[in-house]
Amino acid sequence: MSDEEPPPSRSTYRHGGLREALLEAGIGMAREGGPDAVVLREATRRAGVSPNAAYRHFADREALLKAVSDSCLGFAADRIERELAEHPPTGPDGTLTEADARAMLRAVGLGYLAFAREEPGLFRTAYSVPDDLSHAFDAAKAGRAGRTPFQLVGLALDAMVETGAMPAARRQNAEFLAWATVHGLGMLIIDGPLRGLDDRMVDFATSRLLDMVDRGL
Amino acid sequence: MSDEEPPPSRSTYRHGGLREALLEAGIGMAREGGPDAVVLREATRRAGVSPNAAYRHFADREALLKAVSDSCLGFAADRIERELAEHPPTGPDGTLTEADARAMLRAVGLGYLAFAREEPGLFRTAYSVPDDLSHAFDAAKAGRAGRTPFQLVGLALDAMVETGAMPAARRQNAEFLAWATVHGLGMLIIDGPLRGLDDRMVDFATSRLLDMVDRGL
DNA sequence: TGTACATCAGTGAACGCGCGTTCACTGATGTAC
DNA sequence: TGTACATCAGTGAACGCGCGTTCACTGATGTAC
Repeated sequence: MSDEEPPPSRSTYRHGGLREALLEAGIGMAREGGPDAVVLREATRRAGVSPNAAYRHFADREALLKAVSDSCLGFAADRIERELAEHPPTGPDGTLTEADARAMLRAVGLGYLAFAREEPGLFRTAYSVPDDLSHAFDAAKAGRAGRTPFQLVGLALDAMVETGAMPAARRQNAEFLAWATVHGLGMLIIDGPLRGLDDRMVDFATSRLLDMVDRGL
Repeated sequence: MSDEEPPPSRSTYRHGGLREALLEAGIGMAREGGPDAVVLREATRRAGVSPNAAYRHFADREALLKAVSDSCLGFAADRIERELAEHPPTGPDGTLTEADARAMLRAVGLGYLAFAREEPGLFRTAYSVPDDLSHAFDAAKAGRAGRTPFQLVGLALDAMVETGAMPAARRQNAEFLAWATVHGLGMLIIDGPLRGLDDRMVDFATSRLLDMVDRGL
């Protein structure tokens, strides 16, 4: 409720960064309550602006939600990158070993699931707006490093093939399999029947799930 | 829109089966538009009854949605049972072979994903009400054969262990892994970035995913 | 078998709510001359 | 450098909407005597 501050008392008539402020507010609401909590009027309230001002920057509520949703994918990418950064290549001259590739794929899964657990509202919002693969590489969905979650899975899988950790014949569309697996666990944990599980159990299930992917991919 | 019939013109003052009629109406709305489409007033309209009559049978809108959601899990169970029925035991005296066990597990996954594809609205509704494992066996969530989806995965996994298709050491909580995997693909296909995929591609991804589970579990 | 009565599933009208969105407007800003 | 003016980001007020829910009620049904 600390967001319920009095209107930020702009000194200027023009807000200056209203689009960003509304997006920021939308992200805050998504964080607190998922996609349904993203309310256009509330966003303008938080930005200290009249309700209709939003329409200068977003066509309608759906457009705001879409922008928030894309941002959420970017945050997921950031979380994955953080996990990846802990596993730099260990081969000679900074090349990748087979173990590195496996560690990368595992890091992608761990990062994705960490994001789901740490930011369930944002995670749910990321997938609340129907979308398709043709936008899987949109810059709006990328993290600070400029890569989308989908790209990151792909990179890890490429490394698996390059280092011989995975037969090349299985590479095609393997993103779907790896992605579906961790996505499913994420959903079951934050919203579904696996909600009640304590952290230890979730860690255990995560580890076992990533073992399964490693073995089965 | 064929549901928009004129009020069914009850002959009796008492409806007789209003609870069932409201549930049925709720399921219809869920089928058409997922959980958000389950609207209490609309349910009473479809049942040909005044809006507040619903409160004789459900505490509030949430209670209706919960009942609908449970029914959806029952439908999922039915779809899985249908798939399972096509793979009866082939061993001597109706015993299970290792191949049977693998076929069972595969059938569970296929049935689950078939349900997601055939009834996306019901599938989404099944997981729209936060729940936890302690209710995974509730009779309300069971199909006509009296078994819930969670129980069916468990049975298949038990068969895997009994026939030696899977090491017993990996049995514990293996439901989570198998479930998460197909659940994730289901979500990505109906709502997520895999929406655009044509049927052939989805079949292919499904098959590859089940291979992965079979190999990796 | 007939009657009195309690039960409780349904009615009809109304409510407050917050939402998304539209309207006609205002006035600060940056640009052209 | 000064002035006129177009632009367009913001204002203020209002709308219709359908929702969930509550109120005091009615009247068919089943049961006790």
